[in-house]
Amino acid sequence: MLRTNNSFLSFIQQLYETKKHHKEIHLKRFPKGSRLLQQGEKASKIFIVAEGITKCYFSEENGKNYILEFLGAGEIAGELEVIKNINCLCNIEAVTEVQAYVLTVPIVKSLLANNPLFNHMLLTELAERIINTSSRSSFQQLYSVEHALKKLLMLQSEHQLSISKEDMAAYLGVTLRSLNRLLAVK
Amino acid sequence: MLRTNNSFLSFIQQLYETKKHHKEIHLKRFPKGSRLLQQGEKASKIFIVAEGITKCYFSEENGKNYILEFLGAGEIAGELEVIKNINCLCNIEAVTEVQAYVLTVPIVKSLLANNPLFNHMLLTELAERIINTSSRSSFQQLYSVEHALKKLLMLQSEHQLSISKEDMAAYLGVTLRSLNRLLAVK
DNA sequence: TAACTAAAAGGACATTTGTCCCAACGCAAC
DNA sequence: GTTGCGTTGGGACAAATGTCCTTTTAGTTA
Repeated sequence: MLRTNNSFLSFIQQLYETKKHHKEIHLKRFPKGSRLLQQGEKASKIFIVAEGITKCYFSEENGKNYILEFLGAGEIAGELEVIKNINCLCNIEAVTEVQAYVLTVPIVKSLLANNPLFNHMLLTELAERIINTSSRSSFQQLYSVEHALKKLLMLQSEHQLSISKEDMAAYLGVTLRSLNRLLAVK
Repeated sequence: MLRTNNSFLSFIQQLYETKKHHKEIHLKRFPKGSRLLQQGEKASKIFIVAEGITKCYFSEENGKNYILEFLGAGEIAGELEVIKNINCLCNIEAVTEVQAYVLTVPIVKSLLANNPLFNHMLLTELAERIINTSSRSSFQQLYSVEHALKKLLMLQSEHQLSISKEDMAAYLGVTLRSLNRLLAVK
């Protein structure tokens, strides 16, 4: 649930420190609660988290939110939008204060076109995401919310990740009321 | 829901017809109902569908199934397993009679290592899958099954895809009983 | 201290969904 | 024919979940 990616992190750190790309890559601070990407809007930048935690979530038209995953150090956001040339699929929001590398679209396109290592890392990352997303999706559809909650609580303590009840409910895809009920009986 | 991929299809057709790789690539027929990949087992081959339709689904330990998507012409299966070096994530089963190109692991690894076009196509394909999987997952978690059913029926007629009630239920992540109830009132 | 606010907890009721059945139908094999 | 089997459809009841509200709690600010 809290994903990190050391290969990406060291890759981008090295790239950043060569100072060759100071116009295309910079490090920026995002206060807690601020948005890195806004669902539906044009993705004009790509982010790689350096420190802190963001949440990646859909806002549906009925006002409900669904959290896909929490992105920590080394995780990339906005790359799907560049590859497929679409507007932001979902929101990326800082859950804690966040430091992130901000890359321009051209530099990412150039990395995609010319850098085999970057391509390989990205392929691995996307594969990992598909595995996570699809197995969680299957699990949540086929097991009771109670099972999913147990798993969530385990993951949470494993990653020492403390999130609000509202976010927990949004991760499980249920209402806050249902979550409270389950926490009460357990 | 019924995914196809023309770039992959023509790519593999050309590769197959050069006859340089007759040991690593061959075309095989799969009768309706047979398995191309079996969840949990070693993925010793990679498939690209030439004709027909397969379903890609998880079998959970509680006996229930969840259908991720239907794969038609040009769709690839088993590539995640090669990239991440894991056992089969889910089952791939022929829904109709299927013709598929069967590739060995070494040829796929070599394509991954040496063929930029293949890499690019695969990156695009994985990006597309993440978009599909995650937006469907969000939709199904946050809207009523009734909404999801409407969408499914639309997609089905759009793709002229006729599937059993059981498969429809497995796609929606509900029981057959619930599906029947919804179909009755509508 | 008092007032305000956001997060957390839960009561009451309606609705949805699952579980466990059984019945009807179509189709193939004998 | 009739037997068997898989698919489809649905009744009855229990369990889970959503909706709408209210209360409690803790933390912040005036």
